[in-house]
Amino acid sequence: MPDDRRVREDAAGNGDAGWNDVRSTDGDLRHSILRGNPVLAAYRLNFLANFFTGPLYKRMEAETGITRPEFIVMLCLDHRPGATGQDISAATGRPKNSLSRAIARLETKGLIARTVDSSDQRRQPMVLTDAGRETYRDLLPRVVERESQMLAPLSARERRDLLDLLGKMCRASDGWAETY
Amino acid sequence: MPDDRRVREDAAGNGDAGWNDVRSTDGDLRHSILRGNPVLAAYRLNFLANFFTGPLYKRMEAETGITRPEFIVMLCLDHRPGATGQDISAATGRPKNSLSRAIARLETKGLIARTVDSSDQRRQPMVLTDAGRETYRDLLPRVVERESQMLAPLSARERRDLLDLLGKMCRASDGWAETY
DNA sequence: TCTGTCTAGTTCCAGATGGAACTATCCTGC
DNA sequence: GCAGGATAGTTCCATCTGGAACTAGACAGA
Repeated sequence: MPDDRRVREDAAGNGDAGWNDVRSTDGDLRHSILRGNPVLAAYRLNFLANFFTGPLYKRMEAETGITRPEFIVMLCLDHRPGATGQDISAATGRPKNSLSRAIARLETKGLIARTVDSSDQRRQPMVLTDAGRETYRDLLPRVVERESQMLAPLSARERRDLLDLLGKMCRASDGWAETY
Repeated sequence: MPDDRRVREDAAGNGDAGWNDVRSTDGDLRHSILRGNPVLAAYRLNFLANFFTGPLYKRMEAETGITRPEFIVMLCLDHRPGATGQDISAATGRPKNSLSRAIARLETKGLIARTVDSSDQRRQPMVLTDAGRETYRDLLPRVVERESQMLAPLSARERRDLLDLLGKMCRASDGWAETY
């Protein structure tokens, strides 16, 4: 039973009650790796992000023509009208040239409006147009809906805890995100 | 103060003590969005995954020539010697053609050995070679190290809680990951 | 006010990506 | 044992990606 060689839940101080009785799905590599690998937190985090994000954006693009970087730009602009490409790049870690293309497409579609900052003509503050705001409002429910699918197994209390823990890690990200 | 329009921590039932006094970084879009957007859990999850994974694999590839999909294959094979491309694709959600290429590269590099399943000649069970195991053992510490940077702000107790919560969500992923 | 340096945004290009078509093998029912 | 359908893996190709070079504007110091 080669799988179990490396299960180190105990070594990681990880109780994780409930995993072990899923042993019936022993042939299932997915759950087996989720249960026992050397970087459990990182693996699970990436697993959730991938399985959440991948299908969501794939479907969004197929149905609405809005791509992932485009949606990210819209999210940022809804949150902070007048943000520049540079702001969004720094906030999200996406390279500025990818964003530049997404921004150009959004402008072509009439979903955002770009201006030139009169006090610094290099900067191009953007806002959502009315059409852009409407599109965003159409898109958002599907993302919210999917997030709640992902959170479904957690109680209200557990969701609060999760947000708290993730928040704590994000807040500290300045220390390790850039300087690696 | 356009930022604060959508801060709905309370609506989300999210206490998140400590965020609000970071208001000094008001100009910082990154933290501002992390604090208040309509899909807090999903956003934070993706934020961590991206900022964790991106730089890690970028550096790994630059320094060792091992790419992200290649590392994923090695992780799977270390966990379960004899896994096939199909197994890995199903477990990780990566498309099988990307994996096919990664597998071919790993074989060229002499890091894995492929056989043909005699009872089903379509299947190609793989194992890490000695060189592959050694490379994997060299690579792993850097990933573990980076994971602990990410987890640094959490106490031992909080890490256990986080693993538990993520585990719960992953375990339920069959319900929403594929069928979207 | 010129010069060197910095920054915002764009363009270029080599390489990666993933959907779809393809090949080879396996399995099921007739 | 053969036809139809499924499955593992590969190949093709249009598209995406992100590093690096580039353009244009800002700014500091001599």
